Amino acid sequence: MARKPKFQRAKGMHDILPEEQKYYQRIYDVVSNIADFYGFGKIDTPVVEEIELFSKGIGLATDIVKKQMYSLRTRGGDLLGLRPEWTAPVVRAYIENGMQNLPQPLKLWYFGPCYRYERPQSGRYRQFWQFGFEVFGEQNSVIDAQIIQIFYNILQDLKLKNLTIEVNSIGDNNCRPYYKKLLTNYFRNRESSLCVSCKKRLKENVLRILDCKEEKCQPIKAEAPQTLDHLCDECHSHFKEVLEFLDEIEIPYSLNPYLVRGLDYYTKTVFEVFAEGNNALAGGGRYDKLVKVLGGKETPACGAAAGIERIISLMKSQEVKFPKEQETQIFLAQLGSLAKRKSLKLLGDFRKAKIMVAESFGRDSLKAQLNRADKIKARYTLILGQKEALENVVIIRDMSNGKQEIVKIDKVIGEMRKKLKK
RNA sequence: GUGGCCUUAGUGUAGUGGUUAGCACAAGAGUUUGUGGAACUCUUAGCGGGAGUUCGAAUCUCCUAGGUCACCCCA
Repeated sequence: MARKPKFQRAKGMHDILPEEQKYYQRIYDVVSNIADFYGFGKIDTPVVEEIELFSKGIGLATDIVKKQMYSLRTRGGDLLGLRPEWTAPVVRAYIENGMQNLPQPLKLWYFGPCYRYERPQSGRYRQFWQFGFEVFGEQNSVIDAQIIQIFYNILQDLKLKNLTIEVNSIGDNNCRPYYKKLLTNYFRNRESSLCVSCKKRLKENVLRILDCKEEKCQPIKAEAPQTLDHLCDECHSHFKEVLEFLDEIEIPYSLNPYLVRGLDYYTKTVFEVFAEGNNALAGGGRYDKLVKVLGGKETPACGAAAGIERIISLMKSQEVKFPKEQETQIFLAQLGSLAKRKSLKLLGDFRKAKIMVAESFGRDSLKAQLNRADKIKARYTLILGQKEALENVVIIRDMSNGKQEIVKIDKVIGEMRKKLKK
């Protein structure tokens, strides 16, 4: 019957089909390995949080909060939002679970979906997966470098090529207000030459003018005071140390004085990782004020997140190879009802012996079953027909040359184990 | 939020006012009865949805929903 799909996926959402799962799994494996090595503990938080957590944490003026958040009111009247990113929820969990009282620095990592209501385009979905790392309670610059190193290592382990890392420092509460004032003055004097959106930015978030791509803004940007020239002593030496660490661990980076990032909570170090294309694969930085802003005690912190779909699309375009899961090498074919019963048992025995065996019990013709065995590229097919079932034997067919031998049914597991070792 | 392009079986496509809507791959069944990879046969399966123009719409118009790309923003 022809049936049109009544439902389709919601805009910007995608199914992750079996073919696609291996990419998520691969990334998960690499990320969790590195997390273990560096002593990060995994955390999951609910996909919904009080909406205020995000407006406070990410910043009221940001696009993410202003227009990209999925929000809902519960029957009880609570105003909740689907997480658009992980940092604020992780900070909330850090505070709420009293993790300040654990040995610091406290290191957490995560892997899961986020939601933003945006027009979908290349590398952008409304539900997208992120993994990330956050370190709490350590203000030393070595952490900033280590976070960058971790992301670089992960992407390298995934065999991605042409990675570039851009870093910058946007100062802290000591020097940023002054710098912002300086910048505002500078741009205000040249307001008439700025593009439309930059005129808006001038009022709302001056820093963002710096990463405007509009051509007419470029010459003005080029002359603008740079954040690096106006850092306070502390921020300056912190950033210098970060760069020294990066040199030491031989991470290729470039300074991007225009890198400011769209979330309000960053202080000092910010960085983004790129490969091909304009979309950042990962981004992050230090956020020394956020824990306090969200109600905890003053706690320095640093972290970053990466977009999993973007990584996957790069893995595909760079044709990255990765270890495949073990393919099933044995197929079990059966013929007749007695044989089918014995096959079911035999299959279970193979499972207990931890040997992968495929079957197609729904098919009754031997031909169709062998066809199936061929499709999955089985090395051996075990044939259990009516005659064999009565005699308690099994035919082992070598699929590469068609040679067959007969073994006792209770010897077949041992026999196959031997054969697979060859 | 703005703009461009796109939408025909599961997938990839042909078809520009009248066709039984064609092809390829995939899937399923079979080609004399218990043996795969080839070939052949058959089967399943489609004009995203709605309205309009017209004697007649996959084809023209509008709306809508998705996809895609760019801006914006971000992972």
